[in-house]
Amino acid sequence: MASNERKQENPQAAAAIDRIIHEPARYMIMAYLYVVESADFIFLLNQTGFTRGNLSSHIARLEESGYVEVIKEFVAKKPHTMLQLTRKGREAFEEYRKSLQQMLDGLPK
Amino acid sequence: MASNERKQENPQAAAAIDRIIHEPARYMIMAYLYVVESADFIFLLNQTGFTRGNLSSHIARLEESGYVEVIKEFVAKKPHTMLQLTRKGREAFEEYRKSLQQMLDGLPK
DNA sequence: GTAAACAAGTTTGTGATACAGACTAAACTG
DNA sequence: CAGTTTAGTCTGTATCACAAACTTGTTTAC
Repeated sequence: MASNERKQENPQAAAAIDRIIHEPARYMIMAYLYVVESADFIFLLNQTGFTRGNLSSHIARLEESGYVEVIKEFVAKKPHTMLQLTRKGREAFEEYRKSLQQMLDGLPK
Repeated sequence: MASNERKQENPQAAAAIDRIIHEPARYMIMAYLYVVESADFIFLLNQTGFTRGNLSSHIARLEESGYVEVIKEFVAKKPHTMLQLTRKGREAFEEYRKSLQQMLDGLPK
């Protein structure tokens, strides 16, 4: 254990966190998609209580990150947006939860 | 359980989170203070690897929130800043950890 | 058939925030 | 006393979360 092995103590776990998922709004979205497997814009809107604009931009961010796939189609002549986690998104979500758990386990009591 | 008890499902746990502590940098600071009981600026600087400016502003935020007490004194003629969690800060930290744990427990598997 | 109302999102504007780099003030060094 | 070090603070900037305004198309009212 060389002397330059400094600062690898516990609270450091917090530094390794996926900031995309760390935002509670996005965590909520991903958590729904994680269990539901696929959901539409309106469903998420109702469940989360976000404004449309806010929801829209979080979805855009998740899409850019490659965490969700956005499928747009027309249903009964209206636009309809379906969301689902990508494989990458699912893995990132699991990884994030693992990190958090480690962070929590890091402290005694 | 009235029918208007809607949307109290699990991912909602993410909405109730203390944003002050949710920032990983501040979580790290509070985690150190939680175990160490009291630490100085330089110690935190070394442990966290933050820049002075960044550390300074997070400390300011924690102080405003009433989560840490900042004690400035002169040691060997040099300014010396000691930090310690307030009771409120300690409770908020425990509360935050509890919320996170609930959030994690919220999902199956 | 045109106008008002509605539906489903997207774009834009704003205020807050995280971070780093420049700055400051005091003390020590040669 | 000029320069350097120490210990922080202040300032500038890029990013972000959020809401309000806007867009595109459909349905309803007259």
